[in-house]
Amino acid sequence: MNTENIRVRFAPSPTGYLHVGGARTALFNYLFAKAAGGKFLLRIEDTDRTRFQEDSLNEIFESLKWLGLDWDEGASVGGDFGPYVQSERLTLYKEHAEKLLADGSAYKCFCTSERLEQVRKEKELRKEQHGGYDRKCRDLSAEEVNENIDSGMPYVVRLKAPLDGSISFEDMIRGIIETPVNMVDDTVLLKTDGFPTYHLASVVDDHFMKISHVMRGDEWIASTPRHVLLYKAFGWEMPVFAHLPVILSPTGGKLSKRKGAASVMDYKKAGYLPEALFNFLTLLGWNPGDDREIMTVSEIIASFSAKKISSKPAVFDEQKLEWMNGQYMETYPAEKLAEEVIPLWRERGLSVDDTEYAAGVVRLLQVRSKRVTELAETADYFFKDPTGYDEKQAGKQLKEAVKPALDKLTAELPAIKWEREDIEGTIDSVAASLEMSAGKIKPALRLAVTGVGGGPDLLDMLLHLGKDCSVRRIKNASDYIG
RNA sequence: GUCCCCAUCGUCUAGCCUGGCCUAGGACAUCGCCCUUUCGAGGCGACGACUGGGGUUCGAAUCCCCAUGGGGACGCCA
Repeated sequence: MNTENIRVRFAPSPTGYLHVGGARTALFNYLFAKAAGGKFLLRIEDTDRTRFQEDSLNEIFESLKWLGLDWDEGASVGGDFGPYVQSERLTLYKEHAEKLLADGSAYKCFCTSERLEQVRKEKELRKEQHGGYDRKCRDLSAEEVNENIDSGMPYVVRLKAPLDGSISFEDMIRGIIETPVNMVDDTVLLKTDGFPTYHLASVVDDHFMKISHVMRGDEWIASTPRHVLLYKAFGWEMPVFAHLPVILSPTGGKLSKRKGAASVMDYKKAGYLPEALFNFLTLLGWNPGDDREIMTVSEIIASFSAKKISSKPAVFDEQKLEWMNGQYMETYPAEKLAEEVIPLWRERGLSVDDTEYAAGVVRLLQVRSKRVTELAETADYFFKDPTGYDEKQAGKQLKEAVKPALDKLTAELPAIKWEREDIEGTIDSVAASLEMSAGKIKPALRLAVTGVGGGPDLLDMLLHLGKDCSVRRIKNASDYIG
């Protein structure tokens, strides 16, 4: 296969948000295209008017872009094979349904939804819930068909599936999959409202958009025989199919909204970095063939191979995502992180007006923060004096014994140069003069300055907070003791 | 119910195609120790898996069959 002609697509339907399972499918398509020097397209499958949601499209675009999955061709960016929105291609589907009708590969069916429902119920009662439609209209005579049409009966177009034998296709990651034909019913191709079903629309579009590889979720495996039938009926060359394993929730079953944050944007809101989610999702069902885990996009692309895609479903382990995000937090450019955090700080009511100071805060906290939101929530003391002290820590550290030290520091610190060595030297000399160890004073200083027990290096904090602020807080702590 | 897919530590996985190098490797989580003025940070270490049963073979995590378990499909949804 000429790699120039590798073309893959992600084809979501605008029925809601983009969840991580869908994002992973998009991601693998993206990686496959980039690794092969091919094209990644985005097609919108909006053929179900009842489930359409207006703002869904924006959410999907936004999610993909946030993750860095930019498409070369498709909805909102255009290309030579558009339109890329199925509701704008209705006549094409209709023409092709007509074609199948004309050569006997499909037929018109006048059964009502009510009758279909009835048939399903009866089958269920008899415990033979398979095979689908009972093919009542399959052998209607031309007269009957005309009569029905003349009397204005609505109809659907159904595929005339073979009655015996089996259908097989080769899946890129699973090998040959063979399905007995009795599992393939006479699927609806064109609905009464003139819209195509997924089966017709995706086959027609994949053909005309010159899609070389169809990579999609493995819930489509069972439908693929129908698609094979359609390709044969049209006389078209089939794309290569690759069915990706689903992502499971830690509690078992498909990952869903109900089982925790499942949409891409939810993860953004929870404070995850796009690079980390990207990296994490990549490793859900794929590996580079060695022990690398933290990898840049270009490293991933360089070592991406569809052969390494696993065929078994993976559980979405949020703890590992969090760890990975922490790895990205550590090395993320502070200025860039600050852009994310400053709005969150402001939301908490902190006044942040010096972006350079803010970036400095980020530098001090990013190493020990796993999520952007965590960083946002643990930085209050950099912007306002502590309003209280952690009770447990205060009981231990802010005792009578350290008060003299705090007082002495309050007195001596204002006179020194606010540099690391000078501060540390002052602390040491104060400690020595009181016959205490510096190790006794430092935890108290930390508490005085931040109000809490943990955090960045004490000296780093004092330096960043500045002299006036530090001294003021130390005095406050001394007053607190009594 | 019928059909399809899948099966290595709790989780993500390497190894499986091309049997021996596997007393099964890495990562997350957990636990312990160390470092540190503190810490959800860092360092070191421990715990921990080939679903079961048959076969093939000198030899099976690796190949075959069955069972079991999990997932999916069975819509005028995608």
